[in-house]
Amino acid sequence: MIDSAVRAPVVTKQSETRERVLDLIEQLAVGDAIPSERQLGTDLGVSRLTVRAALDDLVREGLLVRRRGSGTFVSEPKIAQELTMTSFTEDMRRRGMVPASRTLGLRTVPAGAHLGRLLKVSPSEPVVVITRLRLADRETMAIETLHVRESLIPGLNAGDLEQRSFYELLEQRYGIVIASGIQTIEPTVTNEEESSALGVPLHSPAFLFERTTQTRAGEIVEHVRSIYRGDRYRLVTELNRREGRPGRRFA
Amino acid sequence: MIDSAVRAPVVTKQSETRERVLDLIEQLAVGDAIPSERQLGTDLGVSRLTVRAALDDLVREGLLVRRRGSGTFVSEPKIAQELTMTSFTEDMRRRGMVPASRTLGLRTVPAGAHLGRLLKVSPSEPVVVITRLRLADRETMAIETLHVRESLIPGLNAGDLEQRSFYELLEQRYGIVIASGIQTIEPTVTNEEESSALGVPLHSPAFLFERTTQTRAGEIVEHVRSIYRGDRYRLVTELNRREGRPGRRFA
DNA sequence: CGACCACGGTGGTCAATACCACTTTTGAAA
DNA sequence: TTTCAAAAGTGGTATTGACCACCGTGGTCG
Repeated sequence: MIDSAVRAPVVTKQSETRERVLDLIEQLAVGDAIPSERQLGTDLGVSRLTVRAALDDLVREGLLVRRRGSGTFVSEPKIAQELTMTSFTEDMRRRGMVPASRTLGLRTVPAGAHLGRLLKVSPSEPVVVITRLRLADRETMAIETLHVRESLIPGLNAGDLEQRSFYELLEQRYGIVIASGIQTIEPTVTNEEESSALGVPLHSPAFLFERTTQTRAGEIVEHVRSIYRGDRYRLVTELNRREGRPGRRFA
Repeated sequence: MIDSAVRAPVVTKQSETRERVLDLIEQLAVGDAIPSERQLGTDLGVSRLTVRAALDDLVREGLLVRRRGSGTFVSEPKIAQELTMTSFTEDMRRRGMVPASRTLGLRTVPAGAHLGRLLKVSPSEPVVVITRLRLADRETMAIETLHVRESLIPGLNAGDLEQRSFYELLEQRYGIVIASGIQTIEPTVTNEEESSALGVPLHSPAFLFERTTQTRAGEIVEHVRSIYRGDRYRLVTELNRREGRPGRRFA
């Protein structure tokens, strides 16, 4: 069989269209209209449905708003950033702050029962525990405790973490790509250790984030426990009433 | 011109399809496959595109997962409920609990500087302040303090709030439809009043939700301040790494 | 001059069709 | 019986064509 150039379309027309529209948006001001769907289709040489699919994405992400009968417009920068951030670094940047990190400790211990269950490894499995102080604009923001199976990151040392993002490190040095995760958020108060590290009074209100992430294949990569200062960190979400469906049936 | 039944399609084929599939899902167990897109199209008498659009919705909401080349399957009940809930009642139901409400107080006071700013009214404007205890499965869950301009809800009394949802009341009696809102979440600890009302120890960790909602026209409707018990209420979010676009450009 | 209405353009929905990449199944060959 | 390659079925993408509801506007009529 001839290897006839039937390569996988790494870039689909849809994603291509998306990129083009993104470029377009960057040149426009908030409130400006983008070309009509039909026009875009003609300009970019794709069908209207493809354009719509691409725009659907951007609308869902809040970059555009559609007004039926009127047009599609560049929207107000979304106030509520998606809660599904990827990393501390990115999160802080989005909040307009300069992120930094200081590694407080790095040691290897057996997973133990609790952590073993979270990471889905045997309790005796060696696990690297990394404690980092997270800074934003040179002020303490959070304490983060990472737990990673040692066999995933052989040879990692504290210096590696100072500059690069941990996720970048995982990807570039170890070829581990985080695909998804689940995170729980609870209110808590700081204990003595956390208070002194963060420089806040004992029993200050704080967020407790617990995150477990995994690769696309479903392998658990890390478990992270973070304490965020309640006086500096705040979650903002936008609420949008779903129209229609005034209440789903439950059995 | 003849009034040829050109009525507005209040239910689109897509939403119709969505409902049918929801019915279908209810009869299946987690992990079961639903009929193929082509099959569904034939069965329901709609095109595959319509089926896909309906399934897109359900996949996005986490009820279904697609496996290319294999089929579409009923997914694990979504662990991460959307953070953008609309009301306490709905939120609790989604968590599988029975919501209830007890009105603790209802009085009218001048808005004052702070509240006036939040509601965008004059500081002397009369504002109704409603305090409610929110229950889930007959246990205290939260304290909620509503602030609404009195002129919006003339004649409202405490009894009105016991059965119906406040939002339903707004819609049905006053014709006010909430369209969007913005909410901030902070960690805090309960004060004496909150502790005794909720039945938790003084200075227990809690979530502080502050929500301001508005109509589609942008008119501020209400400002709500809620204290949620940290030991009973927890936020869970799902993190999904966006593939591609390894970082959007910022100007 | 003002009010009204028809028209063109826009997004919203839908159909029918086609091809691709991937997974599962199947059946023939070893 | 085992192995493995082809076939069948699935979701993923894309095109073309069509009609609808809605919005803004410009022209017309009073």
